[in-house]
Amino acid sequence: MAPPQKRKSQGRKKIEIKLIRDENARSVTFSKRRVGLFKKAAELSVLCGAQIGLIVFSPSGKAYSFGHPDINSIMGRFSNEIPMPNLQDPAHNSRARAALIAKLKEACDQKNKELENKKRRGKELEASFEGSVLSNEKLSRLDMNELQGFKEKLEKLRDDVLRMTAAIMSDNAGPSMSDRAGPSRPMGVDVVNEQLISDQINPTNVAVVDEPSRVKEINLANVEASPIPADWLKL
Amino acid sequence: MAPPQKRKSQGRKKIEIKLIRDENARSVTFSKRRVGLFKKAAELSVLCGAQIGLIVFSPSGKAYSFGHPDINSIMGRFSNEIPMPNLQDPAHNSRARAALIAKLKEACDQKNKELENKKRRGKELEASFEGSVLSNEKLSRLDMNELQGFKEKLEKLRDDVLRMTAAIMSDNAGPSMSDRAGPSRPMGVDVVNEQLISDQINPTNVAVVDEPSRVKEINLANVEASPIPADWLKL
DNA sequence: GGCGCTATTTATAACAC
DNA sequence: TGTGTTATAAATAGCGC
Repeated sequence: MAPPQKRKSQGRKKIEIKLIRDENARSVTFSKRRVGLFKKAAELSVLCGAQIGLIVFSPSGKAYSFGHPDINSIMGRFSNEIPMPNLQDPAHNSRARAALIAKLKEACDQKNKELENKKRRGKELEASFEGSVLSNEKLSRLDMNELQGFKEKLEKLRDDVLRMTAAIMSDNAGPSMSDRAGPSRPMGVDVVNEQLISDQINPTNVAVVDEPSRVKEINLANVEASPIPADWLKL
Repeated sequence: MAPPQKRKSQGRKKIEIKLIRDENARSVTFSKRRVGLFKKAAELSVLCGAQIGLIVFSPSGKAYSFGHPDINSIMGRFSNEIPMPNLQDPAHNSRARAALIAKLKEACDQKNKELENKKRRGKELEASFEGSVLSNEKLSRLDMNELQGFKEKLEKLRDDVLRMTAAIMSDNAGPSMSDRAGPSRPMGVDVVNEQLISDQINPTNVAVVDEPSRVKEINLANVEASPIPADWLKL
């Protein structure tokens, strides 16, 4: 028997989720976990076709971001989430509306591009379908997937529109989407959801807007009743 | 020897990172991985004191977010380059806006219904496709047409929204032909974008806001045709 | 849509380059 | 900070309730 060779490492050990004191170890962990986090985000977006925006600032100030389809559109979409009613700020109403509308157009434009691409691809598919004999089960199924995704894209567009519409409506009802000035805290709105994580965290109740606006069937009632705290959008 | 008891599950299996076809499995995976992702994000922010912003839109349109210290500051810090079109802050014509919105809502509602039907039919098609051997050329082509029409419907929706948006825009940007008054002109605003939806409208030169932010062709011809209860929006 | 269970697959803490 | 290795902690796919 060969002598038990020395372990090169003790392997992974359990750690507490709290700020890592050792600065060096901290940056190492940051690097590794950052990669892992982005990977997870990417996987989720692919597996479920979800739109994701992720921004990470390293302790040293460097910024990393991930976005699907792209970070900006995600952020734009996020900012467009329905502002909850019960916020007063008539002064910003118009400007807010303008901002909202600008974003709406932006979103539409982008969706339009995506649609254009899909359309093209769809035609190509159709064409190749016309001109070839490879219309066997396999290919057909493939087309179905393409189209399914396409359909989902479109449904997303619809949802976006509904969302935006709702936003305009609630804007109409009172609130405003203030300008995107700084990370300042707006006015004395209820800070119900002032979710902070500070230095120790309880993953269970952390900054997780869990049941955000869901405007289906363009039911305006839902918009009003949406559980979003709204202050997180700095109105 | 006891007989090998039945495994309650085969345990985890490796999966490819690609859109999960089965809608049900997809949403299950989404839920699980979403939680995992947020947890990882929270851990990273705590372990390394990093600022993190994470936004996830579920395939069904729900939004979830996580932020440390808070999503707003992260976004604010990150999006200092996203310019906002600067529009004036005029008095707005709420009545006109209400009309537009009502119209918009109406359109969305209808489109929504149509889409719902399409969706249902799409599923039926998919189902029969899965379960039968008739996945032949004909059927595939049918799907294509279905979706093509579907897409056009949506593009129309989009255009409608653009139109409406433009209307609101001009309302916003200028002389909000105050309510039912007369051809009054609040201030010396550019009359180019003059437009109104209230009592009478001139479809030809209306709501053409084509500079501030490339709004395609606008035709408000049918915008004002809506009666709207005017109070369902509590203006 | 969430919760629990189990068998595996992944992610990684600790170390070394 | 990026890489690579090892042993172990976590996450999670497939299923059931």
